[in-house]
Amino acid sequence: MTDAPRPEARAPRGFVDRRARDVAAERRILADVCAVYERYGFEALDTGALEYADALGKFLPDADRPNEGVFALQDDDEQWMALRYDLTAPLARFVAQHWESLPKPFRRYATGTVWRNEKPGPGRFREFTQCDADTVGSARPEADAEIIAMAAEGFAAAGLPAGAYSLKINSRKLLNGLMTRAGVTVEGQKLAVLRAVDKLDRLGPDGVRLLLGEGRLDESGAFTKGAGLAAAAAEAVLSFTAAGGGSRAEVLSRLADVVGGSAEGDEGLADLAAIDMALTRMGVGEDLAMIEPSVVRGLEYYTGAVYEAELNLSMTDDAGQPVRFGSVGGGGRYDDLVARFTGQPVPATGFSFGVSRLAAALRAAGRETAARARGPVVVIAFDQAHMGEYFAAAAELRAAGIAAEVYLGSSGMRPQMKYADRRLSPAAVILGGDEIAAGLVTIKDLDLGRQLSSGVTDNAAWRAERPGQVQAPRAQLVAAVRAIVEAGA
RNA sequence: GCCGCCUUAGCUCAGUUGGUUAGAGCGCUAGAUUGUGGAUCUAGAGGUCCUCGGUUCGAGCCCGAGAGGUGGUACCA
Repeated sequence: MTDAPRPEARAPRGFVDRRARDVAAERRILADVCAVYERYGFEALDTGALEYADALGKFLPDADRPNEGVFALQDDDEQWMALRYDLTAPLARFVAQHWESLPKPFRRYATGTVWRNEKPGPGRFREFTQCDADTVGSARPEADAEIIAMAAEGFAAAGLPAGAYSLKINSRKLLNGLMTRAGVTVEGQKLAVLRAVDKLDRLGPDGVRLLLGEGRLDESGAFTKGAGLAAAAAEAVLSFTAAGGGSRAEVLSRLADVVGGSAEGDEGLADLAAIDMALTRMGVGEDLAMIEPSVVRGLEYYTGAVYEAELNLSMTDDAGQPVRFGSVGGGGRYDDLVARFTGQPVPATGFSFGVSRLAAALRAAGRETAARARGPVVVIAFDQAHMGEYFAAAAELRAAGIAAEVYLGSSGMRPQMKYADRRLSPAAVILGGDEIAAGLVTIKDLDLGRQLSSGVTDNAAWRAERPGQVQAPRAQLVAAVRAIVEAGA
């Protein structure tokens, strides 16, 4: 060894390691959600993890700093590339690139890892998995309704019980109509109003009122500058956000009183009415998908309907503190994204599942189906001279569809049993010299032993008893192991 | 980005007014038990006391700066 400083064994912040149990849970969610997407007639599309930065560029938070928000690197030819931060921007690029040859409307789904170079927080990572479905090339509100219905079905397929989640729908056009109504014309002020409206569920009407006016001082001591609206304008905004609750038709009727009459407001109302009709005919209930005027979503590219999925589960963390899960999915209509490449306006709408967050939510809610990852049957490496016997036994088990492995360490029998225990193995196969000479095999049922061990206090007795241990003719290895594995499954 | 708190073994943490070789519990590796998981006992491995600078005869401890972590907040395509 040299004197070079040893590296610290740690994952970069915001990146998590997942073990078998979590991997299995996420895979299952992905498979179930993708099956729903395919049933709705969406085709799979996979694109690379890197895109040229200019293909992502316009909607970065700050176009002057290409490394902010995304992980970027420079290629040999000095072009900037960046890891994708979502699956929508790559879709827009793909559609623009292959527009001539695609069936239109183009319906595609995609799953994959995305990366965001920002400060991680509770339930917020710099690398996570998304699962998207989008329809490109249809301006019909029914395209939005279909996406919403499919999202609702996707959550059910992932294992969320009815009532545990809801989809909240709004329209950017309504929000724009609201701006007209409240007399907000300056662009910066519009953004401030939208951000304030978006916080209704967390801060309540009073907190939003402060943000619409001068600003708000939060409990950490940080001050958020407000939108600077006059009192009357602020109340108009608040009456808009208060219009939620009840059936979709009821909310629409209330909203018509606030934003009806402005061109954009009327357009938004018509869109949402069409979505409501389609949802109703597809059997999506009022308690599952509702119109919620305070939903805003991101500020950059949405142009029409927006949707957000929220969890209604209440849960606590290890310390007993209530856990707040952010949205577990969302989407909306983005009619200008493809036009960046082609100059031609192409309407599009889509939804994205936050798979990692959904898996965490299911785990916290105790609804995880892949409760634990069982280990393989362990063939004990008893004697160097008989290694061939062990590999032959493992091969027989594998051929019969039973996960099996030969212990590959050099420890004695006791550590090997500990190893099998820790792997949650269903059984250990013991082929010592005695067994081989007698044409037998000893099989230890580890699940049964785990149960019996709780009643034993004396180690000598525990060892003498050899709980859960059976002998069988060597020729019946597979049948005997199968009986034990299936009993424990 | 802004505000607060924190940083000593793999984990959770002690560490006296600044004093010699920095500790505990858990975990890990093994032995007791020559072929058996739990419990018990025993032994062992494991440390740039976050980093740099300063004060001091002497710093894990005091001072300054920085880094990292964490919790809010901002932002969240």
